[in-house]
Amino acid sequence: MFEEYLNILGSISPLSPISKEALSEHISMKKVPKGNFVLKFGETCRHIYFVNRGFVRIFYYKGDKDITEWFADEKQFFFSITSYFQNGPSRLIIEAIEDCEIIQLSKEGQDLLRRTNLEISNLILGFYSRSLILSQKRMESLQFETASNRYQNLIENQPNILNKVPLQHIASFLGITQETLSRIRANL
Amino acid sequence: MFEEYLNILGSISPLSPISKEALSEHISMKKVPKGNFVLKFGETCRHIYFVNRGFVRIFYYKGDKDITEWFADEKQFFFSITSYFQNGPSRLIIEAIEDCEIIQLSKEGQDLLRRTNLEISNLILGFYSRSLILSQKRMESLQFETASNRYQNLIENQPNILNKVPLQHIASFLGITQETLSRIRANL
DNA sequence: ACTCTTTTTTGACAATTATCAATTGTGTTC
DNA sequence: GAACACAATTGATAATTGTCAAAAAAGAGT
Repeated sequence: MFEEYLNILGSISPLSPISKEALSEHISMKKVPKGNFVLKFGETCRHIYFVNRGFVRIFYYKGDKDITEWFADEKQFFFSITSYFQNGPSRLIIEAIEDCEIIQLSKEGQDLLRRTNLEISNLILGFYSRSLILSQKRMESLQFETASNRYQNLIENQPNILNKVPLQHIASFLGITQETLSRIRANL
Repeated sequence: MFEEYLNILGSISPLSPISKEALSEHISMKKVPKGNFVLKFGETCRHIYFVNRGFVRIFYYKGDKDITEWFADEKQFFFSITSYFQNGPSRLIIEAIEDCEIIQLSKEGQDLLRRTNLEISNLILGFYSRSLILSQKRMESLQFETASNRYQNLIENQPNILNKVPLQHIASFLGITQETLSRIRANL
């Protein structure tokens, strides 16, 4: 059922069939239609999510403005870091931009397994390492680069994103207003 | 020798005497006099560091400007995330602001131990979780809050920092110029 | 206390980006 | 294809912050 997914986990850190079996108990799939939420405002994030099919946007409200924090494309992992680790309500909202199939690995399951299973402990370790690097890179990009450079990097790395989300979401992801983005695009 | 340090590690995730013993093999201490570097530009970060005594500043050069990324006070951990995980040269520089005693846990040692020792795997897991939360909080603070708020939070949380580092380092840490910080301080 | 160096503040100006309002463009539905 | 809603652009202006230069303040060393 989750073979491909388990293989991707195994590519992060090696997993025996037994470990995969154990993990399976704590994996589930949910379909989220376009426009609906994978995680609502105020819910606690109790899973690490994976986009098996579709595309999601992670955002928060700052006053009445909606600020995009991240996009997750097919075959990518995502979660609300603060809510997940602190077991508190999430101010991040995760929205399905397209019809999605989300595979989720429960935190409860992880915590149970990692205490007794070395492979799984190392898997989660690998997963957190990757998240740390991503988090760091995003911060560096926000501090180092100009909005214009960030925009160009984005469309280089994810050219299809322009067809998936309106420019205002891209603007807030880049940390600028949509008007500024519009002017950047006009002067490229 | 490293009892206090090992106890702090144990408070992140429980460690048996055997695990502590195993870790000891890979722990060392170095004294770094004020003004010297814990990690130089271009060196690879092969340890997780801990300030046993003293105070360090982590910064990078952006053109000819020196931008502070983080301060680590006594009993805090720190490392150069990107260099550490990617085994590449660090563009972050770690400077001893005061005479320092740094306790360092080698990455090599960790990688060796975590493959066979569940407690140590879980220790590193706990350590990375904490780093992820810190990294996330820093990003949120840079995006959510005004420079003025960030300044006020900083002096609330670390009032002694004003006596330790010049305002220009605090300014770059807050993401503003020293002139702007000066004006913020004038209008408080 | 004086000199020298570094840090901090202040002022004038420039550059960047945000804000507000209006217009144009795009796509969807009946 | 007309009407509507939503998205994107453009223009004018305001606000914020950066830059450069100079002055004032603070520290270190003799």
